[in-house]
Amino acid sequence: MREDIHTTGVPVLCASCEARHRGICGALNSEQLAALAKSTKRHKAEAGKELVGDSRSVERFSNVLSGVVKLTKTLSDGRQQIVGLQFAPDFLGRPFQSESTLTAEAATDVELCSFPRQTLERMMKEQPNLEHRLLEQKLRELDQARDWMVALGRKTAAEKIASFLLMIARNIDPAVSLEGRGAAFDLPLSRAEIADFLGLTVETVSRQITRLRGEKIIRVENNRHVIIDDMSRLAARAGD
Amino acid sequence: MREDIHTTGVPVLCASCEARHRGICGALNSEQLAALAKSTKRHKAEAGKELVGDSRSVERFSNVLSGVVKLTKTLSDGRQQIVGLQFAPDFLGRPFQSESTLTAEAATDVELCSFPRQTLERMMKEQPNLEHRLLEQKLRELDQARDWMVALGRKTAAEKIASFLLMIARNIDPAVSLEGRGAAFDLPLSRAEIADFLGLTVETVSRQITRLRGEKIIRVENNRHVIIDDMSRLAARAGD
DNA sequence: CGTCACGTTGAACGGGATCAATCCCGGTGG
DNA sequence: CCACCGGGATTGATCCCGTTCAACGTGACG
Repeated sequence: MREDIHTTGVPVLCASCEARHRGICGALNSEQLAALAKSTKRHKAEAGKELVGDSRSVERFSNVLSGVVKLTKTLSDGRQQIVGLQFAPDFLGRPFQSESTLTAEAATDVELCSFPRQTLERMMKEQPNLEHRLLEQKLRELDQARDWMVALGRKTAAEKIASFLLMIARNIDPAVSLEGRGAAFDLPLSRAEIADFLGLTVETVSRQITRLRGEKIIRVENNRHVIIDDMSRLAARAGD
Repeated sequence: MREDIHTTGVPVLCASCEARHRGICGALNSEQLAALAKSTKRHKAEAGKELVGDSRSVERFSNVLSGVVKLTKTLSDGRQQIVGLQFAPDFLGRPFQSESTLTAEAATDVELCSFPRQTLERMMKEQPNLEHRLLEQKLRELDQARDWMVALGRKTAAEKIASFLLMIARNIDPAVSLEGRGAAFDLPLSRAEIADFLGLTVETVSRQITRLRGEKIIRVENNRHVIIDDMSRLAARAGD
């Protein structure tokens, strides 16, 4: 399978990179990959590191290679809202706009592959396929954003938590969506971050998780590791 | 100004169409416009008409020429959330996906210019510029969606209403955003729809509007017509 | 050991929801 | 002309979910 992607001439950097088949780099042939790789830099950032600052100019875009990046918006008085989560091999950046309107921060330790904004925008003109991939990625982000708007506006705290756990489970282990079987994973977010994502307070998040634990729907180990014991009952609580 | 758009050979249908300079059709030359115009249909729909049904297949995309379209999502028990509003000359449709995951409905009387999904998707391959326009439109929608996530998750009822009024004012009369001067406009949504947009109840929406009226920040005539008397005080209440 | 960050638990409060009555206004028919 | 109707909007009274404030638990690290 995937014989359409020939690895001859592909930069070593890209050879085993997930962004090359599921991410935007899949739009490029080996020549173009090589050209892009010239100005490309792979690097790690540890949890908590700010990657893109609000209203600061953005000179580089990246692919997320591993870990989770959170996108947040902050009101003047400090209230915060997470408006998106990005998993590998998502593209991180807002093309055609030099100022960022949000903050991107490493939620877990992450690996990134970054390249200059200008390089990407130039390549998009030469290779429409690249712009196509980008469009598809942004359409997915839009779909997700709208799903969360429903959660934020209309779901109860209990439903928000259930939806959140399901969403994480599906992103960590795509098999979950197909089979109704259980799942286990590490939460990429702290309680405070979950609260910022769901428009709740830490206390409410904690109480709702305790509740699900009490009803034997999930188990929690070390605060971060979650095991879903009763997937269908959890899904029933998601509300939609 | 705008001598870059020559009108010779442009289909009559498109000659005075706003979508041709601010909308996606601006990406097309007169030949391509003519080709598209062949399978294009202009029509009106009155307020309340369902344009695109949830989980129904979508065979046509459109440009909004006038009026306002609301995009809604509904939970199984009937709770509803408006996840987007579209004004002229916005593009209406979700490319690369035949099933819609939301409902599009005329909020006011609207005029649309629609064309078959397949035609557009074919043209995008020939004319990358078209895909570029679409990307920009969808990026704008994404930015808006994220702004509203902050409102839904973190703003109080009073702040939500203030932000909503400002947002509508800016969309109806773009001059508002530049100058701080007052504005007057007709609300494109009923109280119930505003509630669905802001994640509130009708009663709360009504009370907050009454409050703003009491504080002489706005005036309201015939329930639908709003005059902003004190723009800066209104902006101060938006919260961000 | 103390400290500090993070999470949990408890008690009281309050903003917005809920339930219910009333108003307002355009339309329709006598 | 007025009487009646129906849908949307407003207003009031009460309730409840999630917040707020506060105390306490737990583990990592000096």
